[in-house]
Amino acid sequence: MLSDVMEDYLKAIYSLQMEHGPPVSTSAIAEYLGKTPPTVTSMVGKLEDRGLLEREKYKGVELTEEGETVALEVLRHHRLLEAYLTEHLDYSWSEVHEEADALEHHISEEFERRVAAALGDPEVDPHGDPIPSADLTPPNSSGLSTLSDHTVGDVIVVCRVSDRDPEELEYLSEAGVVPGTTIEIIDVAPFGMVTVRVADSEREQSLPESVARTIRVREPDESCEDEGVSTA
Amino acid sequence: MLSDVMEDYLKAIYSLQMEHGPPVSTSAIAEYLGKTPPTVTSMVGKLEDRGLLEREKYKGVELTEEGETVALEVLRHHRLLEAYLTEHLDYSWSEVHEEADALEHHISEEFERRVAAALGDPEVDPHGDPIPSADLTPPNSSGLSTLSDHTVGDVIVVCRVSDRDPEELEYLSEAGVVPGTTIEIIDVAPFGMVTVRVADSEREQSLPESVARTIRVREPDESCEDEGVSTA
DNA sequence: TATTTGGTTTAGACACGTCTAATTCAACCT
DNA sequence: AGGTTGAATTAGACGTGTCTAAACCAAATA
Repeated sequence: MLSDVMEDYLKAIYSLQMEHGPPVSTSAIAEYLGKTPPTVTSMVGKLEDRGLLEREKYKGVELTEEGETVALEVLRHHRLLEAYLTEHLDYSWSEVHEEADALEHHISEEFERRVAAALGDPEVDPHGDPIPSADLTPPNSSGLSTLSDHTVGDVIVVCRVSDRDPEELEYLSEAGVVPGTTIEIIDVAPFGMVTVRVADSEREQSLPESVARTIRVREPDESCEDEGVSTA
Repeated sequence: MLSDVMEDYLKAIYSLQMEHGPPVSTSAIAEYLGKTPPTVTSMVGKLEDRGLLEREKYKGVELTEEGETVALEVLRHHRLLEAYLTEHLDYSWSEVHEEADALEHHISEEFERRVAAALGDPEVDPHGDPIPSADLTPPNSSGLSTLSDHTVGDVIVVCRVSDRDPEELEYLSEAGVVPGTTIEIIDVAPFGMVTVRVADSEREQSLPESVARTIRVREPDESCEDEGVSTA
């Protein structure tokens, strides 16, 4: 049986692998999880012993297929919970992450099935992140561009935002920058600061490059799987 | 911050206190939680240090007000979850206990509020157990009699069954002995074996004394708070 | 090539929750 | 009252996950 902590490591490594590809460094994991590097080295050793990842000393780490499957299972739990909480328990977009983090390790397979059924087997969570399917095959990491790939005058639709930082999420939520909204890029200042106009509202919002980089967008005529669950 | 484990001890002690009153012995706690007595002694020491219970060496243990409040908080979580799972996620009566045990330590206050709201602030869970109110004042341990207090010919209504043993629960569920059903006592055999007829169905069921003792009942004309959430 | 530097790992410690084996206590029974 | 007995506690150990401090490696620099 894997501990909650091990599951957290696998999830973290999976995310980091998605973002920057393998190998994933000790310090990156430490940073992501708020642990010290020696702690990570030690844990990574145990995960390697269990065949959940491969490690090259002083280089980094890469999940095995088995490790990836575990990560996807946890991720599925997490995103189903996020979707359920917004759909059925009236949570707002920016509140769900913490709750899902706490619950994701403790739900049964039965619970997972029933929640998925209650939601009609959704494909994305409220932030637009794809929900791994029940068979835990790796979701195709869609070729969506990011907001910072675009330039002044572009009109695009938000598909997906990062759920990592609650404050950032709160800010985007306020700003109306949520999956499904159409935005126009008004200005790109030095250091990548992007100013956008949100369709329908007259409002303009400026976003630092660090945020713009995490917002996935599409052309207005394309479609990304789905548009995320609606929310208050 | 209290650990999950500590919460489990407090919940266990609370239950044992309800059943047999204080003081609660080391071995009773050990038995209830499936731990060894030395483990319990050690944990009980820590709980005492935190002011959650009072201990008299070689005698036993009794929760302080603070300890009881914690226990009630966990119990509230547990029973709200049980109610929610049967009401909104289609769980059956006998399946909810384990799931609630796993989740009860990990839900936020916010989650508790929203679940309670979604259920309309119920007063009992699907087994008929009273749900502690949000202010965590001790629920009045109602003066319900048990099935084994009654005798042949008595016609009574089931209010509450124990949720401790999944098999027992499954059996009672099959038998139709659930909160709200009216039963008539047909026979009381030696060793307290009780045979009852379930109203509406022609079926007769025999229950060992150990089970009969845990079933709370009322006279048909009285009312106990509520009758538990309906279920499949 | 030698050195510096920054990230990684090893070494060693600690808190937690658990166990088994040994001891101690208290209550009961001659 | 003295001895027996069963429960409770102490003693000591272990696994897990974490830390700090020290040693180490490898990549970039001079």
